[in-house]
Amino acid sequence: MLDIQFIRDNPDLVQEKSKQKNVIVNIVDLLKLDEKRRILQTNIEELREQRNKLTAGFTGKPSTEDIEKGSKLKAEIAEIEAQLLPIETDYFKLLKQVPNIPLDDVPVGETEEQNKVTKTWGDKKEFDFKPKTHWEIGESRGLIDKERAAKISGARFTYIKGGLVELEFALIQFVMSTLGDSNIIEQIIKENQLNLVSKAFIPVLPPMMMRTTPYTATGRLKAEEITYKLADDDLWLIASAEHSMVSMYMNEILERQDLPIRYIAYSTSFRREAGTYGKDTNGITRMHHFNKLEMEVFSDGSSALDEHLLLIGAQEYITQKLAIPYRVILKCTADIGSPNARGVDIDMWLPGQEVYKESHTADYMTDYQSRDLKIRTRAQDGTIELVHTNDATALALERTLAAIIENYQTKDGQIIVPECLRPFMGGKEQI
RNA sequence: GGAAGGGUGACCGAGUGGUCGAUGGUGAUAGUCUUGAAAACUAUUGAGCCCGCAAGGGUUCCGUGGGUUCGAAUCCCACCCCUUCCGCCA
Repeated sequence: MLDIQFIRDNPDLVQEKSKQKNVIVNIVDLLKLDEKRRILQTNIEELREQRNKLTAGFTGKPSTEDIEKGSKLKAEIAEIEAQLLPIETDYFKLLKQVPNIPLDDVPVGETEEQNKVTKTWGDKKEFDFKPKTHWEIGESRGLIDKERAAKISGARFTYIKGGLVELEFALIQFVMSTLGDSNIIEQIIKENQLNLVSKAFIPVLPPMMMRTTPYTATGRLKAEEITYKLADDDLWLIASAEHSMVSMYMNEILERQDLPIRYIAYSTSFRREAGTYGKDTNGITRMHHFNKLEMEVFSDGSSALDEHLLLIGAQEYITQKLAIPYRVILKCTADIGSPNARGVDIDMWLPGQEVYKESHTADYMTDYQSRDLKIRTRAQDGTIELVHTNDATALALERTLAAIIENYQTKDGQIIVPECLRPFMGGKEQI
């Protein structure tokens, strides 16, 4: 959530920026509730002070007169507390709806149409035959079986088989070894002219279910459209490793010398995909669960924007090693998430479909998530500050498989293994 | 899932109704002493919120949420987590 003090000081700005993000929230109402809340809170605290002073002197059973005084105070406190409760409920509900403020370079826009392509990389391969889609190749060669998956699980599920599985495991190892190498991190930092330490990413296998309280605090729980809930437990299936990664340090104070903390997490992501009927029904680019390598960084505010750019640099490095053409997109105010201050997508080129398809996202949240999660850091002078959080896709594995199939296909339906993956596949050159 | 024990500050650990936000120790920081270091000694050392320009004052927090009471770390209820044993299991 946003800092209430900041909202009090900049109500018009916050109202305007919320509108730019297509978020309907009434800042005037919020500030009225805030004022009511503070008046009642002050009242309660004054009464409590009286009560504390009254009981502080007692060593045994107090006089009847004092007990009466205490009873009266107790009743008064209870009455005001009862008034405060619904106001606080409404207040927090509204406050949590207020989105993060986008950075100045985020384009203002109402739909994804206003996203800006900032870079295009790679030469699209010229095929001397008509390139096929990944599902034509995958289904004809028995590497993808959605029909049987539909019988068992319904739409948007698949069996992935054979060489594609080898390819997926090779991708995992390739990414882990790349991001785990501080020399490569240093190279990416230099190429992007960033002012950062060249610390390697630590691999993590995070929990894939989490409770309502931490999930809500991430600002990412969207029960209707995205998140699956377990019926008999207070548990949700994570829609991204980001969600159980960013909440990892909830309620903690991190030592400044330990920052930045960089993680590369592998997990399955589960998504209901409600409201996407008819979209991406072919192939394996929109399944109810998919596997993903996700970067998560905790840093101080001064270096957080550079960390965001590092994560994008890492995405590009990996995609370039795979030699898949892509474009980089700076998302507009309406298309970045509510907790985001900035968001960048990378779209990989799919020659079988002749489209760029979203494969990566990089999200910079400033201190918006950490305020709710209470993730702080102690500066050298002892003052406590909120950390800044960054997350970004390292690789969405099934979408990358689709891109490899379509970009590396041969006329007879074979798939050439990208060179950077061969060391992880026993030198195999095609599948 | 069943039985028993337990969750207190960065860490260890006292505290079973009344100045307890919490004894003591460790660690950390500063100082004294020392050529320097160690040791010893002294002091400081949790977080959130509210009021205030500030100085400062107040309030809340002892796993979480309720309750009893004039007063709760301490009593009651529910839940969560940890440990051990049994059961089940990869």
